[in-house]
Amino acid sequence: MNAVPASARNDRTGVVDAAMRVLGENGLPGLSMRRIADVLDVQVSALYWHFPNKQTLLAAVSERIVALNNKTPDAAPDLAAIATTLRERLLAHRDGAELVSSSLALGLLELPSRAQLEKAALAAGLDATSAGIAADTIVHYVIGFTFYEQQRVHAAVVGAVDASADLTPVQVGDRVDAFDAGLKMVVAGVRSAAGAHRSR
Amino acid sequence: MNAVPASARNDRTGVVDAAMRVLGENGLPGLSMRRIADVLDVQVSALYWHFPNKQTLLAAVSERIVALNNKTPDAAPDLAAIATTLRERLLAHRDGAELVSSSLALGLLELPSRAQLEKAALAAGLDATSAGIAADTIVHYVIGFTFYEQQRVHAAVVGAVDASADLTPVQVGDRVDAFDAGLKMVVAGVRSAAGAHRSR
DNA sequence: ACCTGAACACCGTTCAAGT
DNA sequence: ACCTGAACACCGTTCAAGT
Repeated sequence: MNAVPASARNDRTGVVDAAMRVLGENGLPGLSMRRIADVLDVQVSALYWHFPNKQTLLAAVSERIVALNNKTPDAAPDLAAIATTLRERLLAHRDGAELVSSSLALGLLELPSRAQLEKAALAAGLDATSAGIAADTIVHYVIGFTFYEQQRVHAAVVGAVDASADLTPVQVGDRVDAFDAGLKMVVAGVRSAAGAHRSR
Repeated sequence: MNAVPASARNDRTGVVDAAMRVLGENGLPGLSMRRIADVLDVQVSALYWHFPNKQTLLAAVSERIVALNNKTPDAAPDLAAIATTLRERLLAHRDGAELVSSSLALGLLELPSRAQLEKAALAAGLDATSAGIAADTIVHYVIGFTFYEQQRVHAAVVGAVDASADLTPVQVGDRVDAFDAGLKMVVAGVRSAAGAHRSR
């Protein structure tokens, strides 16, 4: 939690850097404007020069979490692969799913994966309307599953302290299996919508 | 916001009543322990005799939201009908989906609809493991879609004040259509899992 | 362009003490 | 059994003023 030299002044990127660090160390409940300011060795009010409010700052953090580091410029990306990649991005950051879920719901975040999913659905033979719905459906599944999972893991850790619950409540492999099995169902359902009428 | 007579003392039911009222009037962001105490004409600390903390109180509120008022004791409840009923319960209360989503993730809430879905999935021919996964998948879809929808509606109302955005951004009918279309995909996918191997 | 300092109006939670 | 009163350690946001 030691601060960075106050020599140079900050920009939006630096503020988001600090926020990501606070998120990693304290989780979403501990991600306060004051703690971000502390990391930057700056007054809280200084943050409001860079962002109009906390939600906007969190949206910038979310954007970084879901950003596509396009090493492979999508070589035949099927629906399941896109969904799995999104899930991995969310799992890579503490409380990532909750953060992204709220930014998304507030309309402050565009999900690159959603556009990919829509494109893949079109390629699979869905009409335009259905492709959009299919993309949203898969996104809801991935975020919902991962949010639930990330919270449960945290709850299990906390709960294991005061109640001596079973120490290995869920094995990682089991969770991956459950995610894949559910995803398989959703993707099968999306595929079954191919070749429908193109009614408005 | 006028208070109730302090003559009789309160019980958990009364506290949840007050919380539901605050939720309806102020939404989840305005649902504070202090406001609940105000409605009951009581000090904040009094609430902690009834509930150990805020999350537990919110779980009790969530429980009431998703409670099944079993008028029809489930006459042939198919997957889509159960999902639609859950969605309607969530929509019936301000920020209902967000509230239930968080109580669920924290492991403080058992969803009656989930048990119904699991049973219906078994009846549809899924094995035990797949039926559980199918139930979770549908729950994630319903909560994810409804959460997003409830937040967007609120954001649209707020946004329409300062920005003169299109006043009817989404018609209710369109949203119902989108929910049903996505649900149809998910249910079709679940059905396609019937008759799978019964591996461990 | 970027930050300080101070204030405002809130939070959840604890705890001794009352009846 | 149920509540008061007071405190503790926090919050997000605003705003005049500095450099």
